[in-house]
Amino acid sequence: MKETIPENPPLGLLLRLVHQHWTQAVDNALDAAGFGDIRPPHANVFTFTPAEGIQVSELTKLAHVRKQTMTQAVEELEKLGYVERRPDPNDRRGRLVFLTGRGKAVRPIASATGRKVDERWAELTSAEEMETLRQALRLLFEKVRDDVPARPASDTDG
Amino acid sequence: MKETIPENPPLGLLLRLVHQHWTQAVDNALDAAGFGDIRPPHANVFTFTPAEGIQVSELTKLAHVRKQTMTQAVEELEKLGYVERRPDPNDRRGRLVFLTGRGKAVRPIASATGRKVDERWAELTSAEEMETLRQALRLLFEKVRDDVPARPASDTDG
DNA sequence: GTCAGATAGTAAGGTACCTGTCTAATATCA
DNA sequence: TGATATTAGACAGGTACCTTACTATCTGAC
Repeated sequence: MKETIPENPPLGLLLRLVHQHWTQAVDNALDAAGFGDIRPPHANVFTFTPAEGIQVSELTKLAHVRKQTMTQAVEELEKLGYVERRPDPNDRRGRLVFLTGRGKAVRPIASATGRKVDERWAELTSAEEMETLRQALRLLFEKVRDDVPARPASDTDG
Repeated sequence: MKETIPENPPLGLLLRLVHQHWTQAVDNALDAAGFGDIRPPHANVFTFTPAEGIQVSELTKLAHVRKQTMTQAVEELEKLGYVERRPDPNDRRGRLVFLTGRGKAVRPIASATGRKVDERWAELTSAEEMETLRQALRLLFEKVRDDVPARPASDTDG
């Protein structure tokens, strides 16, 4: 069945459907590149981990996910041999995440999948159309994030 | 911490953040209306259930979620006393979902929360801006949904 | 009339997020 | 310097989606 959508769909439905497609497209791109063991949440780690290492807490801020989500992504990549964690010499509470040799080899592909999906979608519509969408989403997010707190801040969390 | 986003964020990040805000805003609106026991996925049931009853399969097509997701929403609303299920007289495989008296009383509020969030967001930006976004998402979805199947169709599922 | 294939619903299980609470280590400042 | 607040990370648990696999029933082609 073709996923027909009503004439004037609730915004939430559109956001959900497009976001689902995006996630799936990234997953497909990773598979196509031969990295079936890397899933979308892992891509953030490749994108944001610098050579000097980085704490999980920092990664959560860059990727805008919660600590447990990022911790899990890092743990999985550690098991797969793409990253390793070592104590932070400057902060005994923390551990630094580093890419392994294998991780460094994968990084250009893994961190580029998001961009590739963007490019493919620009082919299907147009670069202008994608830019319009991106700007509309950015503007909306800037405006609404300060409205009656959308997600009440946790006490203990970022 | 203010959720600052990079200058040129991946589209997936924007989609996720805005969608999360939307869901949370609907949840807040339901709470504010005094229906803390109704959560966003339930709203679809109120929106799409007609007086003559409807099968869960039909609801899944209207709301664009999978059978189990909708089944769960209906089961929860049944426990809460908002809907009831009766055998479909025309199809012994199926059961029809009906709103109870209580469900009918709630419907106008529950099914309107999505629209209310849309309106609030239009106040925060502008009606034109929201329409631009909606059209951009619609256009994109129409174009990409036929590209290399985003979610390979299941054998057994709609 | 029978039988292949579609469809309604159920069940079991997975993913990517989220929350709250807790411990250890660090930073602050009266 | 000692009380207090903050931060890093671990752990337990929840939500809203998803998939695959199964049974019962219906439908349409022969």
